[in-house]
Amino acid sequence: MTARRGGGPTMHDVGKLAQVSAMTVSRVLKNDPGVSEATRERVFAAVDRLGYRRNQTARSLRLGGSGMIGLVVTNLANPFYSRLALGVQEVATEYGFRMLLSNSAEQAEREPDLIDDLIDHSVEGLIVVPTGSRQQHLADAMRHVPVVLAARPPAGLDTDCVLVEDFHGAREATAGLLAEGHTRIAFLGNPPALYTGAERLRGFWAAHEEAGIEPVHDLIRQGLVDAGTAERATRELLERDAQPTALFCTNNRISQGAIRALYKAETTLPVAGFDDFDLSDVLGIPLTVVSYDADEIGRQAARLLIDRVAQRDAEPPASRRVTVPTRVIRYGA
Amino acid sequence: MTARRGGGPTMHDVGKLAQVSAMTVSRVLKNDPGVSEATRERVFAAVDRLGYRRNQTARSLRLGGSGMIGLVVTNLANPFYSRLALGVQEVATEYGFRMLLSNSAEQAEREPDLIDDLIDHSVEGLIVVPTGSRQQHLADAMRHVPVVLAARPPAGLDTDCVLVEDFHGAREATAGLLAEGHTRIAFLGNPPALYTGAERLRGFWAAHEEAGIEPVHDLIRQGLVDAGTAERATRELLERDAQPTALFCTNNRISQGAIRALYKAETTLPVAGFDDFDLSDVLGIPLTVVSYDADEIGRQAARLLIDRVAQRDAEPPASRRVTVPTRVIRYGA
DNA sequence: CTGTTAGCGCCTTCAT
DNA sequence: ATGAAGGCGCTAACAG
Repeated sequence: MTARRGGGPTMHDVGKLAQVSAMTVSRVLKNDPGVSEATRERVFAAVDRLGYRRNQTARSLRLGGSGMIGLVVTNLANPFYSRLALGVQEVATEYGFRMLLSNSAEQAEREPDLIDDLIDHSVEGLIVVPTGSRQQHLADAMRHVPVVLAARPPAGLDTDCVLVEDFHGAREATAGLLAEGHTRIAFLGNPPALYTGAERLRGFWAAHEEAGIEPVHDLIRQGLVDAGTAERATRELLERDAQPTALFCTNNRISQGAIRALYKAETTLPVAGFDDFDLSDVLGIPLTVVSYDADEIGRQAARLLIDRVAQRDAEPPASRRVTVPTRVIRYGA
Repeated sequence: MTARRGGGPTMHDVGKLAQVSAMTVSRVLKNDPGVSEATRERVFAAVDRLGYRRNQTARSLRLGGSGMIGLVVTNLANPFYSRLALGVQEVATEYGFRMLLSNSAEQAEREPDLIDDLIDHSVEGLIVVPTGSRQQHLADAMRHVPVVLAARPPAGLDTDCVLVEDFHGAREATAGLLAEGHTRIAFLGNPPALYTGAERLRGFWAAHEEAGIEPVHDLIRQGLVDAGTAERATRELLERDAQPTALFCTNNRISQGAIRALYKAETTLPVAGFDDFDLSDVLGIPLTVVSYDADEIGRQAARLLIDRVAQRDAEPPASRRVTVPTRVIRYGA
């Protein structure tokens, strides 16, 4: 009962049963070569018989590392983040780390607390998708453990990050709409203070310049934060005299809001948007998505982080920036 | 640099600066009443100045509990599980616990290892969505820590679980189709060995009986595991001479596969399915979903678990079963 | 090849 | 109101 609470067997117990010292048990469990085959077997037998398991908490204390890395995301319910988490966990497991997950629930002000909390639990490194534009708390965190950023670059911080080809993807998708002859494309964007928001707008803009077409300023909406705000913004655009002939959305939730507005208005307009999503292929509307492998962002971030954790005692490497490629996919009519 | 690695300040350091013993620092940080206001302030000042943070690993070792609970799910990429995780985390945070997340990536055989791993890391309790039908490893786990099951009931285990109204939801949705006059409804189900698969079939069946209509055996498909298998099964049904006139799907991925098959076949058939999903409201097909609050499953499971953790030293409570209600929603034509 | 010593950082117990 | 001693379970460093 309540085994791990003072109950469970210790190395000492195992040693007693196997007639060796706790130290030898430790060596056996660590695969230390300097142990005779005979004792080795006796120890394993004792371990089995007692159902002994090494206490990782004690190990962490002794060794100074917990074998855990922390991941901080804003919203696990968004498939982008859950896939990212899967990627992180895949690589973490591969290298013998566990993942401690924290969700800031879109509240930027909670992020510093969550990070402190993870550090208190002796995570050996952190992967963070920064919520706001201030990153002072990340600088603080870096005094304790390595930090790698995902999806957004460091601002005044010297560390690694993994980014998506935001600019390139937005430019390519926009160029597709322009090539079809659209000259009045609405831009439905997340807050411009976010790196992704700014970059994707830049790509939208660049595609226009390259096509020699002036973007229509009146059709640019920024600061959309979820499907609801995107739906309202879209509806508002559709009610104007000078309507757009196509829409560009900067993320999956915005695309979904826009599509919902079109559906309710019983209108069809070509839509292009960042992030692929479930059923994008069966909507039956002209839809272009900028797709990329969110798992891969997590995997790469975990690799960069674990590398830094492993090099902990060496000179920290120069900060690296990895980019995950995007691919434009066209669905529908 | 690398603070928490032998670097960071300890209680001793704080004590030295505040001119008290480490013990007094411990008392202050614990809000122990027996400390004078003067020293209290000096200690806090020292804490601030050094940026001291209590080492949770050492605490865990000393206190015998890690303040963490483990959650084991099969597939974080499925919104059902990510929402469940959010619910767990919400309640865990509320009670001062952290959540350690493990993903078995649909590989039932990995589940025991993941669970052992979590127990080795001194989680104080576990929430598990059991993958397979064997639960022996859960019985083993229960010898160490309390375990609460989510979405599936215990099989030969004496513990709490949180379930969805599987039977009721399936019956109600099926009854809706029958009321519309359908007599040839296909059943597209996940493996019958899973509790949800069996219950939802039972509901499907019960609705038929109540309507005095014989289910068409030829139209029952079970063992579908993802959108791909569901799509193939649906296509196969559509190619038969005796086609169904409506479809019932037992989960979100199966619904999506079925919808994809219908789309590609350029056919429309009324679809009813368990689990709501993004954009279900804009597909423009007659769609009924059995919706429920997946977050709530996580919240309830976390409450049951934390209750057991808190009562650890008392007689364990009789096993409880909580049910989360379903709601049938109709979309589309 | 194996054992002893010491201590990671904290907190419970007992003393002052 | 505060401190000293001891130990949670484990392992690095040093014997032998």
